Amino acid sequence: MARQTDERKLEAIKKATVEIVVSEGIAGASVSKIAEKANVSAGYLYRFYKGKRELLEALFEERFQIIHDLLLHEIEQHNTVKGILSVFVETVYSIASKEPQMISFISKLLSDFSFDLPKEFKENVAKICKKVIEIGTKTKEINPKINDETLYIIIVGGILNFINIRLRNIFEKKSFQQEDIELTIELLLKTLA
Amino acid sequence: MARQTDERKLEAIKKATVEIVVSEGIAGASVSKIAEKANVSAGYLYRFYKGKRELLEALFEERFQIIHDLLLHEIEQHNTVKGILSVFVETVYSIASKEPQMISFISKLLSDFSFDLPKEFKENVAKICKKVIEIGTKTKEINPKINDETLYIIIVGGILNFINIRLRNIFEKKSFQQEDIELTIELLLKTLA
Amino acid sequence: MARQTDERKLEAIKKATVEIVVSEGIAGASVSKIAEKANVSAGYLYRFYKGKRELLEALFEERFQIIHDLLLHEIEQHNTVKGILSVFVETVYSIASKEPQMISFISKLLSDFSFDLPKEFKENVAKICKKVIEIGTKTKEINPKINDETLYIIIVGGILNFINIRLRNIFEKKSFQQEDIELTIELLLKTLA
Amino acid sequence: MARQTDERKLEAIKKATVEIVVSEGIAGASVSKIAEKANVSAGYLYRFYKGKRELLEALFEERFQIIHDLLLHEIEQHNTVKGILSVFVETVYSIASKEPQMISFISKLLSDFSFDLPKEFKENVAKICKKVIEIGTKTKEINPKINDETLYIIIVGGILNFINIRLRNIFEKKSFQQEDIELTIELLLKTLA
DNA sequence: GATGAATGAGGCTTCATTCAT
DNA sequence: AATGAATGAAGCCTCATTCAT
Repeated sequence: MARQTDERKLEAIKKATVEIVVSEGIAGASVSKIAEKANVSAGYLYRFYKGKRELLEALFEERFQIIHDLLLHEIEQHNTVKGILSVFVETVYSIASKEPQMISFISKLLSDFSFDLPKEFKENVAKICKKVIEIGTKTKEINPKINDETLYIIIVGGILNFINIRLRNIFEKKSFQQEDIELTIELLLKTLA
Repeated sequence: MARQTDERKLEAIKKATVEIVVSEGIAGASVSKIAEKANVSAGYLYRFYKGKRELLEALFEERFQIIHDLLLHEIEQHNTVKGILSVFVETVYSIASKEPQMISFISKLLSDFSFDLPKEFKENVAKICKKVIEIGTKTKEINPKINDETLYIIIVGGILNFINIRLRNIFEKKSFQQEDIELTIELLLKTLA
Repeated sequence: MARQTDERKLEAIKKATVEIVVSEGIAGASVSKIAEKANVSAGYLYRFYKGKRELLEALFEERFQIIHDLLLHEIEQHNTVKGILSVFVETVYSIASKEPQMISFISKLLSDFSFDLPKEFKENVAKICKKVIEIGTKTKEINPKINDETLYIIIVGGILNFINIRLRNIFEKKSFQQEDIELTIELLLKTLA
Repeated sequence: MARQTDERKLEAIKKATVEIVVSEGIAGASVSKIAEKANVSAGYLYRFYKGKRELLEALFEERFQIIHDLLLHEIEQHNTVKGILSVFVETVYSIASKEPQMISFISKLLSDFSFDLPKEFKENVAKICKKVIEIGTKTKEINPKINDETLYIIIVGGILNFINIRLRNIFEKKSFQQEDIELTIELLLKTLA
């Protein structure tokens, strides 16, 4: 009958949103800029989201969830913290290499207090942390002083922070190297020990 | 006399700006809200800054500089990394306790790519890092694999990140404790070792 | 067959339009709401009308015409103003009871100056009035001071006004009673006398 | 210090709003049209009203209140319904002559159900009606069959309706004459009797 | 024929900035 | 000097209308 919703259009909107937020900041990410970059009309976006805020929130949760799903997946595959972290860090770096904007996007929204995380999201995070602590306690890879909050800060926050500051170009630009990954894993493990 | 009044009003503007940015986000920080909180007129603000963007940029640099000055000061007073970090972390936590907004303000603006850091600022940062590495190499407190960029990430990024995530309320609220400080110092030293 | 389906759908569109205009106001009556309520697609509506405005105008004239046709019909059946008015008022009230929206719809659009009535419609109105005056003059039921305009105001305007104000809920809600009808007829006759 | 709010600007906005609503209908009264006609900037209007809806509602109540205040004033000055109505009708006609838009504006908004009258406004109306009925009962000018609602419909509704339909240009244009006033008073009194 | 995806003009509203006072 | 009235550009959003399917 009528034209089918082009799934690629929604993807284009999401991609454009991430790019604009990263390059222009949350305040600078206007609906019209996003629509223009996504090659759709300004009003089209409202088919999928009630408003700009909902777009950002939904996208933030969706993207952040990817990180958490990675962690959760590794937790089930490995029984050492080292094993979990190795694959996790590698994967996050690999995402950051392919889509450096994604990490930056997450960091920006995470810094912006006006986006309050939904409760179930917070509970999800707490669950992941507890599991890693459990494993780390068994294998003695994690210092008993480290609680779930600290663990979360060290792992997720640390990686986001690392990539984000790198992207901030305080130092000269260079792409992520294998040595970055190895160093990050080593440092994380050492910090947790 | 007139000068003193000006200074007092300028301080009020700065304070209000930090508070509004923290509570309402960068996008929510309007000139009129800031002016109202600072008890000055909206137009008065333009005596000191060309516009809202300049206000935020200048304030960000000024506040961030405080953190860097602290580090620089400690570097000159101590000749071990542990000594430097101990006083540094303590001081940052003490600032965060008295003015939790300040750290949050810095984090928010640091995340927002739309503010490009001035060159001299970047050079300043690099200088600090080189000095700490120098000391750490002498005292063998710092692993030779850690370069100046990594050091910066671990120290400044780590602390901001810690405080910021805490403020994000992913976990339950609680004020900063002496044990937080000690743990942070311990973890930082271990990470660098 | 196809024709019948078309007719049924057109009726559904008209019914939905009246209902939405009454419940949401002219400004709130969007094509998509109307189409949804009528169980047709938004685009389908354009098979019958050039646009939203034409739909409203055509529907208004059609519905208002019903009122006028009633009057015209009564004029031909009776030779006293009392006879005409009695059946007329009764019928309008009966319409208003079964479809309170219709009267309200007419009132709303009649109030809205942006719909200019077509010339032939105005002439039609004038013709009806002249006929009633003619009869009333013969039977001495109508005061000679009352011209055709005044008559129109008293009869049509009065009834619409009565029903409309009632629906406006300035006073407590109650459905139309037989006593309302009788009182209205009595008052109208007395006013004209 | 700063420029004083020009009270005339607010008046210009109100005047423009009435004019635009009358000439373009409620749906056609856009903020930009109003601002342009009032010779102020589009955003200026929001100094006085939270939004377009508030502007219309406030203006409607304010203008309608004038009508009610007139009635209330006459009630206190006279002790016959004829006395009250004579001055009342004269004044409303005089308003309608000077500002024909005002009556039309009130009628339009009164027809638009989406503007719900505030409770105190309704109570005010009820009070006025009760008083007139009281007087009319004493002087036997008002038929006992007429309750407060009917009275309201006849007096206020009747006058608004008369003027409004006249403005609708169903018949040829002509300004209001003294004979219109006298006829209206006569008809109203007869209707109530 | 009938749909509803997609558009984009135009509406509402905010707010950084200017400038008369 | 200091204000805050006033502007208008730009943002968000709605929705009448078109047209590929």
